[in-house]
Amino acid sequence: MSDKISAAVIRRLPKYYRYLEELKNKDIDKISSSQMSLEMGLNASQIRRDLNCFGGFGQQGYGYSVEKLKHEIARILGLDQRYNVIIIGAGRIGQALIGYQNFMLEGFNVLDIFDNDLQKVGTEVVGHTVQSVTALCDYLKANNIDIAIICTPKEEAQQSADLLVSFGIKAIWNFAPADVAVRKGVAVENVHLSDSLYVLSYKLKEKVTGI
Amino acid sequence: MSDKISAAVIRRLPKYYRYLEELKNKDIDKISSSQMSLEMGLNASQIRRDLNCFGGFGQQGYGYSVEKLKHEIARILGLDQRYNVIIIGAGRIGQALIGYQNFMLEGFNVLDIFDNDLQKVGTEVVGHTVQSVTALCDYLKANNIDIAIICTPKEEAQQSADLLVSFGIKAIWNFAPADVAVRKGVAVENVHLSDSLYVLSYKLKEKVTGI
DNA sequence: TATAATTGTTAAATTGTGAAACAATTGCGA
DNA sequence: TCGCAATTGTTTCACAATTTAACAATTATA
Repeated sequence: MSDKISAAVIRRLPKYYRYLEELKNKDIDKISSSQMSLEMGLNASQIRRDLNCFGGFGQQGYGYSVEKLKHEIARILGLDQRYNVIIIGAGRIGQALIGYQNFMLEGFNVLDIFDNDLQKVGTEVVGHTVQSVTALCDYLKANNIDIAIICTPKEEAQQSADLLVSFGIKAIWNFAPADVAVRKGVAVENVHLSDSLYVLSYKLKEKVTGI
Repeated sequence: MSDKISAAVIRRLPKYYRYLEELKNKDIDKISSSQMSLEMGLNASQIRRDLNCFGGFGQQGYGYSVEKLKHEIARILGLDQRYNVIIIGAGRIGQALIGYQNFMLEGFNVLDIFDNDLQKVGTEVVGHTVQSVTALCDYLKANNIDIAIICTPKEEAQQSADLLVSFGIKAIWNFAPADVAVRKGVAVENVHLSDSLYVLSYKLKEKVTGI
């Protein structure tokens, strides 16, 4: 069963999860792959195969229990537990993320925010006092942090990542517009907002000039 | 030449662009596909093939001119012009984006921000007065807006998109955690930050439990 | 119990990638 | 100027990954 799961499958799991949450909110408690296919715009076979990578969650002749499937996907994604999170970089993105209540609701506790700009250190941001990155080492020894979010300028992203990894951080969510590389054994997600904007720009041009 | 370019190629263009910008900052003005291959971790053949989708930008026996290639990719992505942008939703994400100077530098002029919460309308956000969405129709008639960024809660995302499209908007950058669907002829990029966070959570679990 | 529905699973088709090869072109040093 | 080395543009092939189709197995339900 546990052959390496492809990245494409993993990337679809959050979509399934979101969709199932919607269904749950609508008090629907049973769903078939063909119905999901219609509403999500994915192929029904693909959905069944994706889900089957992790085990047989459905019931032949019946479909999938919304509640059960949502629960299973949450477990697979690791959303059945809480995470302690810190933010590096108290710029606009960092400030936006520290105040984003949804993460908190979903099990990601954003605890503290750090910056290397002494002008920002000590100031208040959405109820959190900005701390100095020089205090990071001691902080990480004293607190059990699971995830660090990098919101620095791109020039500082890699060195921030190196620092965090050297202090034992195992997961990095990177918002700086530069890929950060880390050793095997550390998880990274590079967000790259500007890449997404560029692709939108391309698509717009494509639409306007006509395919 | 203009066979349909695959999405995989398009998604790599911003990465080439970023890399070329780095080279330019280092005052490097010539680059070969094999060198790019080493530093970007892509196959050299693939790089040459990708670039060749859009025309022959290199010079045999020499390589690619950094300046020229960067310029060409910018043109392909539509970054050789300026765009007028508005933001719908003055929550944390919306506020972060309106103040994000990088976009401005890259040709995306974020002009105004709208919200349907009357408590927010009229308040000041990073030098912009929050306007009411009820004023959107007149605003869009009076101003030539290229791109709208949706930063509303997920429940309002689709109706915001519908409204924008009905007023003639041709490109939507969606930050709400729900896919928005639009008619053919309108470009959409769904960002889905939480999806990315979930994938990070999955990767972390994978690392910790050991693959 | 028969039938319709639906999954789990296998097979086929499609797409994307990696690697090699090579002619064409150019830079550059002798 | 000439010839060699470098490098692209382009093709081909093989292979890996992904998607789609097909269908047997199973279950719900009337």
